[in-house]
Amino acid sequence: MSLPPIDLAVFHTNGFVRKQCRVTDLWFWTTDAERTTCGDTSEDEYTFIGKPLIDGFNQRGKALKDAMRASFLGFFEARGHTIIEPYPVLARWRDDIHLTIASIADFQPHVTSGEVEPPANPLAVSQPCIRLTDVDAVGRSGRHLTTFEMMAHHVFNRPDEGLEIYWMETCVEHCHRMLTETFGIPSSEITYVENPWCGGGNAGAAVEVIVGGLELATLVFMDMEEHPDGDVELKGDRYRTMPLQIIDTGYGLERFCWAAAGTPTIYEAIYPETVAWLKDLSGFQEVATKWPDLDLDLLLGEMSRLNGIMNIEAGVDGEKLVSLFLQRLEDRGVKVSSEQFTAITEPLANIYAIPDHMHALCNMLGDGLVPSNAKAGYLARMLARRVLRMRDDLSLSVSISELAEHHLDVNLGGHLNKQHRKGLLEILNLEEERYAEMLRKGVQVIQTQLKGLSSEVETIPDEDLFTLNDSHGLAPDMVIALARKAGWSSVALRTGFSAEMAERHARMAKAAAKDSVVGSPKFQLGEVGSTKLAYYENVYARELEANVVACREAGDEGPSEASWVVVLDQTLFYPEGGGQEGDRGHLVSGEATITVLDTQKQGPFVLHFTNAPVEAGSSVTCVLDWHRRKQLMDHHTAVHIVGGAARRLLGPHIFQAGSHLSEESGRLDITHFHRLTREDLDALEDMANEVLSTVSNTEKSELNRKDADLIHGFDLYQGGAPKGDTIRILKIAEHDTQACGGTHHDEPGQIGSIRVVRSTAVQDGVERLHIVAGDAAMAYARSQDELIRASAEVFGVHQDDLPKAASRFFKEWKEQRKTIEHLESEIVRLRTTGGSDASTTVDGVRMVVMAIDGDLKSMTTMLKELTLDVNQPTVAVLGSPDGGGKLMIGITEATVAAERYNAVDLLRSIAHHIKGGGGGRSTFAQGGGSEPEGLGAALDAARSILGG
RNA sequence: GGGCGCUUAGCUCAGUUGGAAGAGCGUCUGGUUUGCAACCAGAAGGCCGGGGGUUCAAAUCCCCCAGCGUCCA
Repeated sequence: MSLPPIDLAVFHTNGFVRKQCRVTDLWFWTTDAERTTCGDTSEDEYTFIGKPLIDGFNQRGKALKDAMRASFLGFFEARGHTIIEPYPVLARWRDDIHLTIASIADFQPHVTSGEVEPPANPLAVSQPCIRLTDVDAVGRSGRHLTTFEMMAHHVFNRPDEGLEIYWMETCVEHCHRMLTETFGIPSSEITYVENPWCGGGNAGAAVEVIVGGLELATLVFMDMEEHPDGDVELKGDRYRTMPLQIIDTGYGLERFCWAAAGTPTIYEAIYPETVAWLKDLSGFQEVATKWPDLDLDLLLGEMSRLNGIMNIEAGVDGEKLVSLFLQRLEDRGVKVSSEQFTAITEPLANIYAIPDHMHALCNMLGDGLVPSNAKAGYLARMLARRVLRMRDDLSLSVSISELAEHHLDVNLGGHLNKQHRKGLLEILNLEEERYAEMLRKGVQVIQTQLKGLSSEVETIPDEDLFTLNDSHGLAPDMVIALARKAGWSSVALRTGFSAEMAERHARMAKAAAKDSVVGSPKFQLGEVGSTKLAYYENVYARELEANVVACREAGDEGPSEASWVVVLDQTLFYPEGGGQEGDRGHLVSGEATITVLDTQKQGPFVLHFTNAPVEAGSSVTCVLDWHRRKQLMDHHTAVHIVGGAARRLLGPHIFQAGSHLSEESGRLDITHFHRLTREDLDALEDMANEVLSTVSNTEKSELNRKDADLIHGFDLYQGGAPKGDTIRILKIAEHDTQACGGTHHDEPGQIGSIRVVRSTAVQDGVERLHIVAGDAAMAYARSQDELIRASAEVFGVHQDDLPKAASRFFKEWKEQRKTIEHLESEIVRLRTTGGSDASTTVDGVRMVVMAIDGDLKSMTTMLKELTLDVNQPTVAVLGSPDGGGKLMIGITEATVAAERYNAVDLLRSIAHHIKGGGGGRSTFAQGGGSEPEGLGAALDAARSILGG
């Protein structure tokens, strides 16, 4: 079955009637008896352009957004909603998405699954979001944005527990009253469209709120989850009702602003100063006055109305769209040529897109993101490069950091969440340098790639364009521009190529998604309760009595030496997790001692992988491998301390990108935009060791997730998004606070000392710190000393003289190698010029057949000497027992010798004597074999063929 | 996370079907010039990223690893 009609009292009391749209077939509610479309179709133009539908907002830009947001939040606060602070645009609490794409993303997956309490209920928020899926349409469609604020009111109902705050009726009533009373929108301009929503495994009824042809909001009533036995079917999947019933709304702040401003595009409503500034900088007015006959205002006005009904999405073919636009404009009495249209809309699209992209970029970097060539960092780089390209297309003489400064001051009120202004500008300057570098290399790459192509060609082969784009970052239109400059003056981009490339990328992405389906086998342990994690109570306990709950064969799980798995009612063994390796040790039962080879966590159990079984129900003593545990704790706590130092010394963008703690060393990956120098590492090391001596205690606590977020923010989740409602927190004074389930020292001083050994690059934007602490630091220092001692001994010098000695020896070694080469060539010269007994002359051609001792290199040098002189035509055959036997034949080029003899044929006819083959040019052939004993026979054969 | 490309002299990069490691710039020496970001002659400077394989022979072909770059999730 499908969903029932959404038939609410609020519709009837306000004079709405239910109709079916003749274009989309969707059911909708309207007060307009004449209306036959739902409002959001290809026949519904924007009605608010030049005639604002929302009264009382005369501001523009940031002030307009601020006022609009305050009105929205105020409305819901007055109706019992708690206003919460927006979340970061980087979704650090989630591992499935990089960016916050909707307000509901704040509460996924923990709150929406029912595992974690919402921060307030009901609540209202204005959540900055970033969506990059439509990035190509930004600036062109008049309405698309990569970054926007989703204003929302959320309700989390649990009807099975008697918690029902409100549902459809109240929700729609709130919405309607706000639109009509707070914003003064006439009822006749509003349509409510019934359009069920599904996504991410959930679904529910939904109402789209259309005002003046623009979708201003969506109200989703999410009360179903995907299930094969569900009795509701939506878009091919089956759903059933779930216990948690959520109201998920989304009101587009920028669209409200647009409807209040009535500007030709949304960009003029929210970024007016920037649009004006860029128009000025780019000399846009000059373009406009180029054709005095053209009524620019009329054109732009008609265009923005058309934008409302033309479906401009990513991937739409550019040329087709232009011709369609021209046709529609002509229908409306606006005569414009394709050339004029492009000359006006292209720069305008860039002028509109730049502030949008800068807004997304500032928000992302402001949250501490570091640009990179992978993951979330790549998204920032992509935006930065788009801005730089648009800037170049517009011939603007501003740097991206100047654009950022303008944006920060004008559109963000100077506010960044985490990153400092200086850090933001430095990052962007680096990105601009990288971009310039890419372009510089691009010129070279294009020349190499197109070398075989005639300068007359009109198109570049598709494959070359794909390669240049995918491997070298050169977009097709850039390639064309650069190729024209480089001499291929008549090349142009083939019609439809860009669309084809997008299609090809989509296919590749689809294929990749198909391959990444994985499943891992899991233990079946049945219902045996859970393991109490006694190591949290006292991290220094080394022994503990416990009862054996279960004991099974290990099968394929765990280390290969482990044959059994033991589950205890409580344990001291820390299971592998959070980058920290599992504990090891022994289980003692009476006389018997078995070895714990590894420990892992599975659900509520700790699995002890052992070399022998123990009887279920018996009691055992856990005996920890204490040295290992101490070392793991040293490294783990040290990693937190070094991470905190990095954040304080290098900046707020430092975030943990991964870590690994073993007995021997610790490894910490941090996000940073520069390679680290030894001086940086020394500073980290100094600060880390200072913490050891100045901070007496670490604070460990457990917090409810909701409170943890509230008190500490999202920097807590350095180690990734934790699961569950309860979060363990480790706080090292004011130095570092993180959610971490590892084992840590109570007193930092117990670590002894910390060394940051070196740093390596993991990927662009991620730096790996190698750390040793405690006894491992001592062991490391000793091994370093030993390296130096042993090396000094080899040279026979004092340790202090080691660098000097090494460089001297290396220099001498190179010099001597050179000398040997010279001497060798001297020997060759002597042997070949002395009128050797190995040479005879046949009809004016000198025949040299010689056996020598030497490698390939000296043979070739010798051959070169022999056959260089055109006044002495020579056929030279050299043989050496080197390797499996080598033969080499040279013939003086451009002489009678070369006319009469072929080196390759000659070689082939004698090479079989050493069981080999060979080849080369007709005047120079070389070969080898596997039987050096046959060398004499081969040379004899050569003599007889040559008649020498 | 996936695809693709790159790694050769101090720097920027060529290197064709596997067969003698190259160019330009820079450096050094000598010459020339009132002078040089000029010209002429010459020289030095290379584990062709690392490891394995195929082959008589690998900078070149195949596999693995690393780093860099790039496009897409």
